[in-house]
Amino acid sequence: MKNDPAENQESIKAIPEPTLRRLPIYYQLLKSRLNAGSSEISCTTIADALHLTAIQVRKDLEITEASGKPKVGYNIKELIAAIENFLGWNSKSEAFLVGAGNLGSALIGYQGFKEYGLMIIAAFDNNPAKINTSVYGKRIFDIKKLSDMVRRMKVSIGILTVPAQYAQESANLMTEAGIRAIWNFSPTKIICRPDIVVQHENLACSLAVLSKKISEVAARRIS
Amino acid sequence: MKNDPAENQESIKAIPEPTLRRLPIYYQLLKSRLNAGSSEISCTTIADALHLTAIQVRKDLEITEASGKPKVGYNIKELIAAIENFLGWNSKSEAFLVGAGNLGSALIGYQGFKEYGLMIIAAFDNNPAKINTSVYGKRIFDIKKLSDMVRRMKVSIGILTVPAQYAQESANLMTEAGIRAIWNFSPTKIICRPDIVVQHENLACSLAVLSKKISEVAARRIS
DNA sequence: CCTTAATAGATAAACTTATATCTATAAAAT
DNA sequence: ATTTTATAGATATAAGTTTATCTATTAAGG
Repeated sequence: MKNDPAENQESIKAIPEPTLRRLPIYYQLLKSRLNAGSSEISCTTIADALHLTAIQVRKDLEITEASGKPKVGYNIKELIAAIENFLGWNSKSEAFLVGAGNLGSALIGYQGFKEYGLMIIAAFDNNPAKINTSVYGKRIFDIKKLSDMVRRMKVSIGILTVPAQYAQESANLMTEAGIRAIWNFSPTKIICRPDIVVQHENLACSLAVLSKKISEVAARRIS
Repeated sequence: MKNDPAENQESIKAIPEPTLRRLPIYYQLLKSRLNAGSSEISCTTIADALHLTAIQVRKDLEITEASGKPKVGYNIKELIAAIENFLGWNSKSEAFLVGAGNLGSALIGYQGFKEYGLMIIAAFDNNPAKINTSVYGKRIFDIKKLSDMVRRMKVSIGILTVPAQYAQESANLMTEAGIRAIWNFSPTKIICRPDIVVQHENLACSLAVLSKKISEVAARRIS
């Protein structure tokens, strides 16, 4: 059951997350090389630029089903298209954002997302001072309207940027309304039904890793 | 050399990153339970709240050297202090931020960091329209002044929130000035000397993971 | 036509992380 | 005071994932 290559129950061969996380890095490099006038690139070149090994790069790119030519490498445009296709970045996705605070507003204004096919089309908040105002051209609605609008506009992605104490209830509101995936930037874990995709983006967690790295390096300097 | 427990070269027994990333989650939960009036908490309770196993929670908390009592659990205040101490969050760290765009401004205004001992004391930009203005009470300086100020104020942490094409040169500027750790929010990888701590916080990478999860779930629904 | 260099595919090794088991301890209940 | 029970603490096992190695193949260049 383990080594059986014909596990046709899903045929989706779990993609390693580290690979997934490297793809956007390749993507960014490819775009920059394309702008610089290149048309082909080899694994070796990519690996050198990113301080990785050529083998790893090749294995990562393998899963996008992109095909390169021996002695030449990959066609950059094709490779970009393969990554976009693999990640689903070639089709547009619409998202609602809940919690129009500092971080929420920044995400609304962040131009980078549309490059990846993600469009934040509206925001929601419970603060009367913010309701019916606009941030970077996006209207902020009363959180009470979320449910209706999710249903009407069939939005399936929710971005959560509320304080910790409101995170779980906001997530519940979203999923009950029909949101299928939550990108959670609040500093707490949220628990959702198993069919809901939840991606945690907790700055405190990253800061913990950074803090520890710093103190380790500091300790090494002393010794 | 591998199984030798007496590898006294560093004695720092590498902390698993997943453990490190869970600590802030525990931390947040503990603070909320403390506010709710509790004074003790057991691994089982923590595990139930966060949908983890008690064994894993206990093992995670072990590395902070916190100590609990059988039949009762951990003293919440002590556990909070142990986590803070372990992560170095009980001492203040000062940071400079480079790139006062949307995301940069949001991070400047984000109140959460000071809870973890991180203080953004100034920001830098190359845009004349922004230089010498203030964001959430923090002055924005000319990027040309970065080097001097890092040296004078002995700031060792830099937060990088510039567009991809400026990321590497900004990082170079930082490290040459004496910055020891970079928290990189730009959508590209930066390459630094081995003694520099770099923590990548690439939203595109996270979005890739989210996108793939969504398409996998979508595929599962069809079948 | 032959050599070179790069990709493709398959297999093997290493590492990390998670889980389970066992013992000791301390508080609560009888 | 003794028994019970739940939890921490420590060690060992297992699982899973990632990375590396090896061989074959293909296209370009001399």
